[in-house]
Amino acid sequence: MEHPVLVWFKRDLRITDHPALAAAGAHVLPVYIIEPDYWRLSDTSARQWAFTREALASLREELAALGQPLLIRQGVAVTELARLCRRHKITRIISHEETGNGWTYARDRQVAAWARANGIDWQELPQCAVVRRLQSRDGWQGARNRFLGAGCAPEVSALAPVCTVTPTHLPAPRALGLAADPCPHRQTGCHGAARTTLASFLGQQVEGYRRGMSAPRSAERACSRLSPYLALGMLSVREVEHARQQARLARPERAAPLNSFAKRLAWRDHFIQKLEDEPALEHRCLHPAHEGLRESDAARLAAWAAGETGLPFVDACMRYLRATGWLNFRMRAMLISVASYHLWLDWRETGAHLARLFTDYEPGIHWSQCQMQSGTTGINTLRIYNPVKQGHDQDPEGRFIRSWLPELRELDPRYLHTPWKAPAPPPRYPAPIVDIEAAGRRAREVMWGLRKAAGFQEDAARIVRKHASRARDNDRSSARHLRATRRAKPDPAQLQLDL
DNA sequence: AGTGCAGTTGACTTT
DNA sequence: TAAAGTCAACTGCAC
Repeated sequence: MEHPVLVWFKRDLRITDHPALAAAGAHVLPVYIIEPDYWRLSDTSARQWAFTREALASLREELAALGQPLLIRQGVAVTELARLCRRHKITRIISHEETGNGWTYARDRQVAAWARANGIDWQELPQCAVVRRLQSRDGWQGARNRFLGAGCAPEVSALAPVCTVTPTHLPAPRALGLAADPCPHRQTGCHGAARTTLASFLGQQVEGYRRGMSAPRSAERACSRLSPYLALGMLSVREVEHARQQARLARPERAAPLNSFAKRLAWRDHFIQKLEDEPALEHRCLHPAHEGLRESDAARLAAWAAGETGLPFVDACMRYLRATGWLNFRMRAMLISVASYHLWLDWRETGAHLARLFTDYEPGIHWSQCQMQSGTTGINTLRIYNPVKQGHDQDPEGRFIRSWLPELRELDPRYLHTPWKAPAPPPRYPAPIVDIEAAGRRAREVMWGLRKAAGFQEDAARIVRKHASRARDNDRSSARHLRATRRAKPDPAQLQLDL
């Protein structure tokens, strides 16, 4: 019998539009390795594993239906791969190109070294538009369009049985040493749910997309809610994009919100590309002048992380996130902004906390966003959110606050956003741990002062060349950086979005 | 009906 | 995907 090809599943837990599976032929040994060391990292959590576990059970069924169930192993990737290759006389492994955190990057290099030394052909295929070893951001958008336009990977309709698999019980979070992490409203990690979520979003739901995405209450239903499925590769960006194009053809009157969604899908790849190009993004400030700026403050960090800052809208968002594993984009930005500017905390600490709370943790997007919303990229204009103003704008009647902060339910509605101003402040709710106005002013002074320091703009210009989108000009501040380096007014069409 | 003025609104700039 | 500041135009109102 022909030697099987090992398809190593990582964050591509699906059978549709799966380049590795499509390239492997009929004799496939599909493998997933549960790596306990990964689940001990500071950016992973029980809720992520619980979601992944559901996805694995679901993938196992889908592969079984094709003829060869998923083989699930637990241990160190290189050890388990070596063992499987020996046992099944495998000389070829295919997987997707993963842009993960520093740990998975190091693990992949270890696997690559082992494969080279042992005559194993390990091939990694892209599953999204992120380009490995990208030379320049120029032309990136065109490359993305070509990737999406190429069509989905051919459907795999049957696999030859390679070995029998006794469906083993997938470890509970505790068995992997994960701390208890209750998340009662977490999304479900099965492929049925992924497909239902996609179909319902691209239907009538999308009509409320732009109107409803900003406020946390409406966002829950207005946003696509595809993020956890995309993060684990239960859906590919390409199949989502194709489904979107179909939806647009079928209902041209929905073109506007569907196009708006397409932009956000593109941002996904754009941000992940940043981490692919600069893995240090996870650990170091993109602009070096911000290193060592923020301070460690255990009490502030704990209050922020628990949703007990005394700022109602901030606390409501944090508690909602803890309970659901998800929060809309704008409110994520506000949580980071308050942590980084008003509380003056380091994005690495707050970012790890948020990463653990997100069921949809996607390292490239997450760390890019943490740095952007903390002002440490040096190339984006500062966005210092005022949490009280955001509360008034996004939750004018305080319904979101009230539903997530039971301590404030009895409070006079006029004071829901500023309980410290109430004649009788609520007894079980903390006083604000910072003076928003004074802290915001201080943060603005420090951050803008830094930008005027010698050498800052030169570093910023270098970062723009490496990382900035060439999509279109939308940001005067980064336009200024470009102008400064080119000494000429640039063609507006060639400038970049500040993403 | 015209004038002066405080307060508001919106566009644009600065941080 | 920000917010505050600035300035000019505009509005409502008293006289």
